[in-house]
Amino acid sequence: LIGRAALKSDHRPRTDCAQCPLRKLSLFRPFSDEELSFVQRFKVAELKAKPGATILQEGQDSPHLYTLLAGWAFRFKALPDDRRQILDFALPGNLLGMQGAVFEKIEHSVEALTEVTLCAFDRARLWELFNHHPSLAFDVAWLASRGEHFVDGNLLAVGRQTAEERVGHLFLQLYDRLAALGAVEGKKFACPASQRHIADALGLSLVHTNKTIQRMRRKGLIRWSPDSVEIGDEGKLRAMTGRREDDRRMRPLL
Amino acid sequence: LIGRAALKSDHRPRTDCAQCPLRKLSLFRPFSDEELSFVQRFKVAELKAKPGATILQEGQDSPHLYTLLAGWAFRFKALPDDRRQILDFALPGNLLGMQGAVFEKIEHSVEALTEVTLCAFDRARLWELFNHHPSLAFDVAWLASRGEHFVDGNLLAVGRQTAEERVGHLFLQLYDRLAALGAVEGKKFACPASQRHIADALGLSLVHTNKTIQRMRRKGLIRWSPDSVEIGDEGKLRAMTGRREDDRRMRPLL
DNA sequence: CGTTCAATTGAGAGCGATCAAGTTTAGTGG
DNA sequence: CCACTAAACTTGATCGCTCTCAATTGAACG
Repeated sequence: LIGRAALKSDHRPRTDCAQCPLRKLSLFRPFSDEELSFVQRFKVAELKAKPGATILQEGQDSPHLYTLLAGWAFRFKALPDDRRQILDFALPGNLLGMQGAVFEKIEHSVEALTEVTLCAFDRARLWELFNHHPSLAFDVAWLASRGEHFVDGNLLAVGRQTAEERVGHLFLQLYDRLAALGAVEGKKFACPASQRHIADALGLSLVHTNKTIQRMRRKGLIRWSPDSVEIGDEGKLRAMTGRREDDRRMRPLL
Repeated sequence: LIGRAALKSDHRPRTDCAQCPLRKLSLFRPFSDEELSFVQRFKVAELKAKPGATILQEGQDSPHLYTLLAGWAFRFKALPDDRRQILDFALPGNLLGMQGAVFEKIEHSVEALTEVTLCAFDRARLWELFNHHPSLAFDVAWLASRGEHFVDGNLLAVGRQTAEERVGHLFLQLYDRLAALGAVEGKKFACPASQRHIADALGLSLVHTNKTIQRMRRKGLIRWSPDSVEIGDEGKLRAMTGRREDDRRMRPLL
């Protein structure tokens, strides 16, 4: 609820979906005029949230579904004590709150990691989308499946890989996803996640995460600075983690 | 491929969807005649597979999507060495292969844990489903979201809970899911998963899984026999794992 | 300049892994 | 009905990766 207050609705003339800067990337499949016009009407607000703001809260019933337009966020589940597990990071183009739209409650929270821009869609009209826009309905299913795909990979890493492998896996995953968005220069990308976030994503303690990063840095596998990550030896990292490059086929953007 | 060979297509008069014994459970939402007739046409075969058979294989491109009609299966990812992580267990009513239907490759395998009966749907006609049967399209999205929901819970357990908590979480999850299907008597249910499977699902070694189960047995939290599990102290288990009871709302069955 | 938060480093403890035998159970064939 | 076998389950002993505890440093901020 505190977090909710931090969500600011922006009632200035909203970005026209047809002019959406994200949509212009060749990564996203072109939408027909009809699709665009529906998405435009489906969109009820454009929001901004500050780092740390709660976008969706576990156990609550959100009336909205969001597309992350800009910035980073993360999905997580918390335990009664202070343990928490980050389920995955959300980057521009990702859909948030699907579980809430289809069940009535969501069982995870979503928090902004940087300042984020969100497109809010009216959950009540999701039905209309399925009824009259099958291509968009398919896109929703596509995005939901992709979400599961990420969590699958994270579960493998957390359950069966060593600390170094986990760090390598996460950094490669972010590298691949950001590269698709054109947000990598050389092999370097801005990474707003702190070591606490990384630890919570990998199921490691903060201290051990730090020591692991230091060790990998000394080995030349990666370079690290508090606000960016650089892949030092991509081949060795991929071999070590078993992570293949993401495919770069076009994808939908709601 | 070996596993694929073990999939036996059954060309005897197939179960009529309207007569599907699973669908008769009050757990599943009633389908209209029109929905039933489409599902019936969407269904291209009814298969049986023996324990250990590979239903879907990581990296392959399966032409089918399956609903598990009877038996248990599990989704997993394997590493180059012999490590593997079970992502979740599939029980009757679960949809398998959605990721393969929407991308072209699936990034996880699915193996039969018991003898299973599967309804095979033609992936190519998923498009027709989305185009002409919005209510079913919504059901597909519903099932996909529920799949992610399970993996989320498993990731929390594996990443941030102790061995005892993980075992408790898994047994409670199975208990809840099986209870919804009417497959629990008292607090006891048949569990075809071996300790190796449980270990692979929880990210633990086989030895430690065994020792943890023994300890929980001595504490009266659970009872264990090689082919069934009984919840000994549900309250204490739920408190310890933070796992609330599943909701029992009606759900779709494809 | 205190304060605070992220990163870093050292030391020691412990949970869970690995190694190594056993034991029970189920299935098979004599 | 009884060896024989293989798979699953148990249990003990030891190792080590990762955790926790404890400080220190550095950067950002009011």
